[in-house]
Amino acid sequence: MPKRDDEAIETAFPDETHDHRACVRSSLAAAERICEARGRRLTAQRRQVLRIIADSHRAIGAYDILERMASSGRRPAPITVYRALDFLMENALVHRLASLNAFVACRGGGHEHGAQFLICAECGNVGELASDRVDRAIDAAAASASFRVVQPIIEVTGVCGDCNDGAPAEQGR
Amino acid sequence: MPKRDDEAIETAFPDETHDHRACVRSSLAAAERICEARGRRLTAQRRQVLRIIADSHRAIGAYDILERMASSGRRPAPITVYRALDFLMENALVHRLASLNAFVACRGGGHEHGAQFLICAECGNVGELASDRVDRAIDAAAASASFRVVQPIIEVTGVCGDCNDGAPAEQGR
DNA sequence: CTTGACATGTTACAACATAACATTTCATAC
DNA sequence: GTATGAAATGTTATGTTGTAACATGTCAAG
Repeated sequence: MPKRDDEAIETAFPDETHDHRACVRSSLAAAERICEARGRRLTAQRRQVLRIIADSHRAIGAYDILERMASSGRRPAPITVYRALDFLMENALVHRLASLNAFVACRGGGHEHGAQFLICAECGNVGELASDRVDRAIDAAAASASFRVVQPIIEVTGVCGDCNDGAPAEQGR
Repeated sequence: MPKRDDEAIETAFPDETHDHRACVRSSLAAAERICEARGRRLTAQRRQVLRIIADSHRAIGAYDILERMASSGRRPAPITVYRALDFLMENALVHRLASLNAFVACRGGGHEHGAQFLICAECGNVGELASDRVDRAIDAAAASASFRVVQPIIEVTGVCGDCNDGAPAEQGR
């Protein structure tokens, strides 16, 4: 019996039809839960930043977050946004995409493990995977070069299923 | 008979003992060859930028390249460096590491294919791999999310063999 | 020796990110 | 309730990375 590659994909690309309200709620709920568990404070400001990021499945830049905060109250300094982002990243509530200098909400429930990101060049939506097979392939490749992995960054640009189907190219949810 | 994973690793981590002079020469020679073949002009300025990048196996930032140019003649404007970098990247002579905002010389001979980068957090040296197994794992993961891959970015931070052996932590060659 | 494409120069600015220090907030111990 | 200390936020300034727009120079082909 052939050994099956256990593709442990926890989440994938956001689907056209998913209930996005629930999606945002669950991001915020997970944040509450994780901060509670770790004794960290999810302040109003941090929650606001997370909400803005989770509001779409696209990656959003720090200064765009800042603009959105400005339009619903007073305009914070850039450092304020970056501090909130640092906090959210420390607690694995958001991820930074190095190839875009931008941020997405974590869709994996605050796990520490690395993830792989699929970035649609058409609609801008970002999917998050956690493929064991990819992780193992990278570990093996690194090992063969006597390299000890600390943190792999995997960001795949391409075109998502919806956009491939002649579909949206509308900016994502 | 089990199908073997053919690890097609073309190059790996730069070795402590390798002949770096030859290494630089071969980068420049490859550049000459490729530009010749493609009818592109490897001007003095572009060659200088490539030489500066190939001078070490660490990633170097655009403004550091600029400083090195300044110290051997007059100081060009940033755009000049970025133009040279754009040219070199178009021709796969250098790679940009998104996680560092910095550039390394390509050690794979101007191939178009993607690559995986191993970035040592101790010595700063960068290794370049081309693992089919990694490529295939990513293709498979993407396919399972109905995602068509255009360009994967894989940048693995960690610790190289030399540094792991209680060795250098000297800044790399 | 012209001409046109490519390369470079010049100036200014946009976008992303952090340093350093002052002040406020909030849970806890008293 | 209030003192207290750690964590969070505010304020000001600056550092780092990257590009836009337009002018000028260079070089090979005709």
